Amino acid sequence: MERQIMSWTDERVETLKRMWAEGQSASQIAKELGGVTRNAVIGKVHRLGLSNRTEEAAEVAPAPVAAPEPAPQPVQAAAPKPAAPAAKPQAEPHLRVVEPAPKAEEPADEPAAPVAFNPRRNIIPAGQPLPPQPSANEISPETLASAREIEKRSRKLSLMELTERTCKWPIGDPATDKFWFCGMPSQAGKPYCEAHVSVAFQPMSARRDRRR
DNA sequence: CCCTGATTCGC
DNA sequence: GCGAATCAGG
Repeated sequence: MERQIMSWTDERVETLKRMWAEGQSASQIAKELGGVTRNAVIGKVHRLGLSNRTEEAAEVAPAPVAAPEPAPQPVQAAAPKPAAPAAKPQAEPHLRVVEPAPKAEEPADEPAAPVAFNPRRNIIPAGQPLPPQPSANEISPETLASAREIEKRSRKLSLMELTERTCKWPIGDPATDKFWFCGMPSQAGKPYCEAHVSVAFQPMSARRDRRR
Protein backbone atom coordinates (compact mmCIF):
# COMPACT_ATOMS: atom_id res chain seq x y z
CA MET A 1 0.00 0.00 0.00
CA GLU A 2 3.01 2.21 0.08
CA ARG A 3 6.70 2.38 -0.47
CA GLN A 4 7.85 0.74 -3.60
CA ILE A 5 10.14 -1.56 -1.75
CA MET A 6 12.84 0.24 0.12
CA SER A 7 14.59 2.84 -1.94
CA TRP A 8 16.94 5.67 -1.21
CA THR A 9 14.41 8.32 -0.41
CA ASP A 10 15.64 11.72 0.62
CA GLU A 11 14.78 10.86 4.16
CA ARG A 12 16.76 7.65 4.16
CA VAL A 13 19.68 9.33 2.49
CA GLU A 14 19.61 11.98 5.19
CA THR A 15 19.78 9.35 7.87
CA LEU A 16 22.59 7.68 6.01
CA LYS A 17 24.57 10.90 5.72
CA ARG A 18 24.01 11.82 9.32
CA MET A 19 24.99 8.46 10.73
CA TRP A 20 27.95 8.12 8.42
CA ALA A 21 29.14 11.54 9.51
CA GLU A 22 28.75 10.52 13.11
CA GLY A 23 31.05 7.65 12.49
CA GLN A 24 28.53 4.85 12.63
CA SER A 25 29.53 1.78 10.72
CA ALA A 26 27.82 0.71 7.54
CA SER A 27 26.23 -2.24 9.28
CA GLN A 28 24.88 -0.10 12.05
CA ILE A 29 23.41 2.27 9.53
CA ALA A 30 21.92 -0.58 7.58
CA LYS A 31 20.32 -1.94 10.69
CA GLU A 32 18.88 1.45 11.54
CA LEU A 33 17.48 2.00 8.09
CA GLY A 34 16.21 -1.49 7.73
CA GLY A 35 15.59 -3.19 4.45
CA VAL A 36 19.13 -2.80 3.27
CA THR A 37 22.39 -4.56 3.87
CA ARG A 38 25.63 -2.96 4.84
CA ASN A 39 26.78 -3.55 1.29
CA ALA A 40 23.95 -1.41 0.07
CA VAL A 41 24.92 1.28 2.52
CA ILE A 42 28.54 1.19 1.51
CA GLY A 43 27.63 1.24 -2.13
CA LYS A 44 25.43 4.26 -1.57
CA VAL A 45 28.08 6.00 0.47
CA HIS A 46 30.45 5.67 -2.43
CA ARG A 47 28.00 6.81 -5.01
CA LEU A 48 27.24 9.82 -2.86
CA GLY A 49 30.91 10.51 -2.89
CA LEU A 50 31.20 10.81 0.84
CA SER A 51 33.55 7.94 1.16
CA ASN A 52 36.61 8.67 3.24
CA ARG A 53 34.98 10.01 6.30
CA THR A 54 37.51 12.12 8.13
CA GLU A 55 37.63 13.21 11.74
CA GLU A 56 36.25 16.70 11.30
CA ALA A 57 33.06 15.42 9.83
CA ALA A 58 32.49 13.33 12.91
CA GLU A 59 32.86 16.34 15.14
CA VAL A 60 30.15 18.31 13.43
CA ALA A 61 27.02 16.28 13.64
CA PRO A 62 26.85 14.69 17.08
CA ALA A 63 23.41 15.59 18.30
CA PRO A 64 23.48 16.63 21.96
CA VAL A 65 21.92 13.51 23.38
CA ALA A 66 18.38 13.71 24.66
CA ALA A 67 17.48 15.73 21.62
CA PRO A 68 13.70 15.89 21.37
CA GLU A 69 13.54 15.21 17.73
CA PRO A 70 11.45 12.66 15.87
CA ALA A 71 14.58 10.99 14.75
CA PRO A 72 14.50 7.23 14.47
CA GLN A 73 16.25 6.70 17.74
CA PRO A 74 16.20 3.18 19.08
CA VAL A 75 13.54 2.96 21.72
CA GLN A 76 14.75 2.30 25.17
CA ALA A 77 12.89 0.43 27.83
CA ALA A 78 13.20 2.66 30.83
CA ALA A 79 12.13 -0.04 33.16
CA PRO A 80 14.59 -0.44 36.04
CA LYS A 81 13.42 -3.98 36.43
CA PRO A 82 15.47 -6.59 38.17
CA ALA A 83 15.39 -8.57 34.98
CA ALA A 84 18.54 -10.58 34.92
CA PRO A 85 20.80 -9.05 32.31
CA ALA A 86 20.62 -11.43 29.43
CA ALA A 87 24.22 -10.57 28.98
CA LYS A 88 25.24 -10.31 32.58
CA PRO A 89 27.73 -7.49 32.46
CA GLN A 90 29.80 -8.31 35.45
CA ALA A 91 31.45 -11.58 36.26
CA GLU A 92 34.23 -10.40 34.07
CA PRO A 93 37.78 -11.32 34.79
CA HIS A 94 38.34 -7.71 35.37
CA LEU A 95 40.85 -5.62 37.08
CA ARG A 96 42.69 -6.34 40.14
CA VAL A 97 41.75 -3.98 42.90
CA VAL A 98 45.01 -2.19 42.67
CA GLU A 99 47.15 -2.21 45.71
CA PRO A 100 45.43 -0.68 48.74
CA ALA A 101 46.02 2.85 47.68
CA PRO A 102 47.89 4.38 50.57
CA LYS A 103 46.27 7.61 49.62
CA ALA A 104 44.63 7.99 53.04
CA GLU A 105 41.79 10.16 51.89
CA GLU A 106 40.63 7.63 49.36
CA PRO A 107 37.93 5.47 50.94
CA ALA A 108 38.55 1.89 50.01
CA ASP A 109 35.65 1.78 47.67
CA GLU A 110 34.84 -0.22 44.62
CA PRO A 111 37.50 -1.09 42.12
CA ALA A 112 36.99 0.28 38.67
CA ALA A 113 34.25 -2.22 38.10
CA PRO A 114 31.27 -0.81 36.27
CA VAL A 115 27.85 -2.39 36.38
CA ALA A 116 27.87 -2.97 40.05
CA PHE A 117 24.51 -1.57 40.94
CA ASN A 118 22.16 -3.93 42.65
CA PRO A 119 18.64 -3.38 41.40
CA ARG A 120 16.94 -5.83 43.71
CA ARG A 121 16.98 -4.05 47.03
CA ASN A 122 16.36 -0.37 47.14
CA ILE A 123 16.56 1.46 43.89
CA ILE A 124 19.35 3.88 44.35
CA PRO A 125 17.82 7.22 45.28
CA ALA A 126 18.77 9.34 42.34
CA GLY A 127 21.40 11.64 43.59
CA GLN A 128 23.76 9.15 45.05
CA PRO A 129 26.76 8.43 42.89
CA LEU A 130 26.29 4.72 43.02
CA PRO A 131 26.49 4.04 39.30
CA PRO A 132 29.58 2.62 37.70
CA GLN A 133 32.15 5.11 36.73
CA PRO A 134 35.44 3.97 38.19
CA SER A 135 37.26 6.29 40.46
CA ALA A 136 38.59 8.74 37.98
CA ASN A 137 41.75 9.35 39.89
CA GLU A 138 42.92 5.92 38.80
CA ILE A 139 42.50 6.51 35.12
CA SER A 140 44.68 8.55 32.87
CA PRO A 141 43.17 11.78 31.57
CA GLU A 142 43.67 10.55 28.03
CA THR A 143 41.77 7.35 28.65
CA LEU A 144 38.94 9.15 30.37
CA ALA A 145 38.72 11.70 27.62
CA SER A 146 38.51 8.89 25.13
CA ALA A 147 35.75 7.22 27.08
CA ARG A 148 33.78 10.42 27.37
CA GLU A 149 34.13 11.00 23.67
CA ILE A 150 32.81 7.54 22.95
CA GLU A 151 29.95 8.00 25.36
CA LYS A 152 28.77 11.01 23.45
CA ARG A 153 28.39 8.76 20.45
CA SER A 154 27.17 5.74 22.32
CA ARG A 155 24.30 3.94 20.75
CA LYS A 156 22.36 4.16 24.00
CA LEU A 157 21.13 0.64 24.01
CA SER A 158 18.71 -0.69 26.55
CA LEU A 159 19.42 -3.84 28.45
CA MET A 160 17.46 -5.91 26.02
CA GLU A 161 19.32 -4.60 23.05
CA LEU A 162 22.71 -5.74 24.21
CA THR A 163 24.34 -8.62 22.43
CA GLU A 164 27.55 -10.48 22.84
CA ARG A 165 29.17 -7.97 20.58
CA THR A 166 28.00 -4.67 21.96
CA CYS A 167 29.76 -2.69 24.63
CA LYS A 168 27.99 -3.24 27.93
CA TRP A 169 29.41 -0.23 29.68
CA PRO A 170 26.59 1.44 31.60
CA ILE A 171 26.13 5.14 31.27
CA GLY A 172 24.03 7.31 33.50
CA ASP A 173 22.06 6.66 36.63
CA PRO A 174 20.16 3.36 36.59
CA ALA A 175 17.63 4.86 38.95
CA THR A 176 16.51 7.26 36.28
CA ASP A 177 15.58 6.84 32.68
CA LYS A 178 18.75 8.56 31.68
CA PHE A 179 20.42 5.23 31.70
CA TRP A 180 21.66 3.13 28.86
CA PHE A 181 24.56 1.07 27.70
CA CYS A 182 27.31 2.22 25.42
CA GLY A 183 26.49 -0.26 22.70
CA MET A 184 29.47 0.46 20.48
CA PRO A 185 31.15 -2.59 18.97
CA SER A 186 32.84 -4.54 21.71
CA GLN A 187 36.32 -5.87 21.37
CA ALA A 188 36.33 -9.52 20.41
CA GLY A 189 35.81 -11.54 23.55
CA LYS A 190 35.56 -8.45 25.71
CA PRO A 191 32.44 -6.95 27.24
CA TYR A 192 33.31 -3.42 26.27
CA CYS A 193 34.33 -1.32 23.35
CA GLU A 194 37.92 -0.27 22.97
CA ALA A 195 37.55 2.94 24.94
CA HIS A 196 35.79 1.30 27.83
CA VAL A 197 38.10 -1.67 27.87
CA SER A 198 40.83 0.85 28.46
CA VAL A 199 39.02 2.24 31.44
CA ALA A 200 38.01 -1.08 32.91
CA PHE A 201 41.11 -3.10 32.35
CA GLN A 202 43.90 -1.00 33.68
CA PRO A 203 47.25 -2.68 33.41
CA MET A 204 48.68 -2.80 36.90
CA SER A 205 51.93 -1.41 35.66
CA ALA A 206 50.22 1.59 34.16
CA ARG A 207 48.40 2.27 37.39
CA ARG A 208 51.56 1.92 39.35
CA ASP A 209 53.42 4.26 37.05
CA ARG A 210 50.69 6.79 37.25
CA ARG A 211 50.81 7.12 40.98
CA ARG A 212 54.56 7.23 41.27
C1' DC B 1 34.96 -16.09 14.02
C1' DC B 2 33.60 -11.46 14.64
C1' DC B 3 33.90 -7.21 12.28
C1' DT B 4 35.40 -3.11 8.92
C1' DG B 5 35.21 -0.51 4.31
C1' DA B 6 36.40 -0.97 -0.95
C1' DT B 7 35.59 -2.66 -5.33
C1' DT B 8 33.57 -5.08 -9.08
C1' DC B 9 30.00 -5.90 -12.20
C1' DG B 10 25.46 -7.99 -13.61
C1' DC B 11 21.09 -6.26 -13.30
C1' DG C 1 21.62 3.61 -9.67
C1' DC C 2 21.66 -0.47 -7.06
C1' DG C 3 23.69 -3.98 -4.12
C1' DA C 4 25.45 -9.08 -3.80
C1' DA C 5 29.62 -11.03 -4.12
C1' DT C 6 33.97 -10.57 -3.33
C1' DC C 7 38.25 -8.69 -1.71
C1' DA C 8 41.46 -6.97 1.78
C1' DG C 9 42.22 -6.18 6.18
C1' DG C 10 41.75 -5.80 11.79
